[in-house]
Amino acid sequence: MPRPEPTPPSPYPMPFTRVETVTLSLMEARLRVLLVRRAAAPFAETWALPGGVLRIDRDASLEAAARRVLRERLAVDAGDLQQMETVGGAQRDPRAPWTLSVVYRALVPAGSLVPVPGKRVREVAWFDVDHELPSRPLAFDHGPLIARAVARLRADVARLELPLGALAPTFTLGELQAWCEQLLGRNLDKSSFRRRLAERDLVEALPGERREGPFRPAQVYRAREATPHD
Amino acid sequence: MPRPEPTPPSPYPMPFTRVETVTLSLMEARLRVLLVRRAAAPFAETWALPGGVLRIDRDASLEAAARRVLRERLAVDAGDLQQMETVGGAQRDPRAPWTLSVVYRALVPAGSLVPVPGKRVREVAWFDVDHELPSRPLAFDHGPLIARAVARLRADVARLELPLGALAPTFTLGELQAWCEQLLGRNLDKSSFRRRLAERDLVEALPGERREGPFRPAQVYRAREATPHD
DNA sequence: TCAAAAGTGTTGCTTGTACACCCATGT
DNA sequence: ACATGGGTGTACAAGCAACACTTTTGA
Repeated sequence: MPRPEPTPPSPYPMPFTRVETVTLSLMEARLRVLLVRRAAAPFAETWALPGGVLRIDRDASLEAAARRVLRERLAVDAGDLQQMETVGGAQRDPRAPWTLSVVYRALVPAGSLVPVPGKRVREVAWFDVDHELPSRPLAFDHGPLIARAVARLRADVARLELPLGALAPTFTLGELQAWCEQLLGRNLDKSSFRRRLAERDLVEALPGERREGPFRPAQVYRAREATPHD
Repeated sequence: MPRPEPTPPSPYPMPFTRVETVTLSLMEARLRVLLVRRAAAPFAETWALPGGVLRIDRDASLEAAARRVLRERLAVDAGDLQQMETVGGAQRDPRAPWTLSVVYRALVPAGSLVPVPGKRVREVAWFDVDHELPSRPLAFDHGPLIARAVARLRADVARLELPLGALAPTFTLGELQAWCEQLLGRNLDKSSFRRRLAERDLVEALPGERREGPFRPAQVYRAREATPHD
């Protein structure tokens, strides 16, 4: 009796369902977002977020769909992937009568990704979130989506809820602090920063040291996994 | 050339797309969630969140869809409505090969809603989130969805990001404090509470006063709209 | 005059910041 | 030795909680 495709549970048409990724990285001391220039209408030649159609035959979950989009279109494994919001409406995309987009924020380490144009993409580039984006028109409603993802990232870092997956697997505390300072756009106090890290058990020291120049080598740390509370 | 129904923009099947609402209210000093008892399979006779199918012909946006669901199924206007998260997967609902649910949190003032069973619903009732829910099996993956919505509400109130739409339009500070105390499950200090409210310009005094018993009447307040910053 | 709740001031703790100071290392 | 960044201790300020206190009302 059951058919290979189950009976649709409702007679109503379903929305065109997509996943968009706000891919951020800290490059050359600037927070940048990865955008693709569209090859075809609508919004041909306009910069847009990389995204893709949800494939219910291939994606086990929404997060898996976001990972697939990043892998297929950008050949990158997102270190930190977080769902931001979901938007939907009739006017969002002229290709469909109603379009729903689940928006994910992806953070990748600097240099982990060489942007290469793929299908339906003319060009791929990183844009300075603070200095290049505001003056640039973006496709669809992608401008506000980026703004909200950036604001949330900065709020997270200010609270020291650090998306540590976006860093190299090991790092020194100086590197971590510089990373936070560049994101927030202001300097942090070294002593306070380290005490707050210690209180929260966010990082743990590793045996090794690292030498960067003609001065004292730094302790190497890594992100601490789930807090064991032992 | 264009047909009434635009051409589907992709050949891929789209997910069964729904909106679920975690409707919370403070009743008899307890935080309660509104659940419906399902009349039909799957999960017949089991309690579930009220939800409905996204209707792209009638819903202008996802939030509008959530408002429609609340209006149609519960005859209530949500004072405060906030998107929580979106979940999706193949195993979530046996009726469809892949189901996506956008979850909203709705807060309604106590007594603003007389629960009446509707179509496909055998019964409607409020459940104490802390004492009744944990021992009760829920349909689908609705248990964790409620838990996350409740946790976020409590975190919001602890930070004094108050969903003031969930209260009566005017209130005294004593009522507001009692409301927060019942949500958080602990007592707050009156002086600190009022100073924090004042610093944030969350409320403003109205001309009237209110008498509740044989003692000093209280100043009446209302929620302050967008901060004018004048 | 008393009870009950409104409303306010004062003290002290907790948390984060600012700043100063040693430590280790290669040139 | 010294410049440079790693690492640590101490003093100060802001924000919040605990507590005490005064005020206003009807009974």
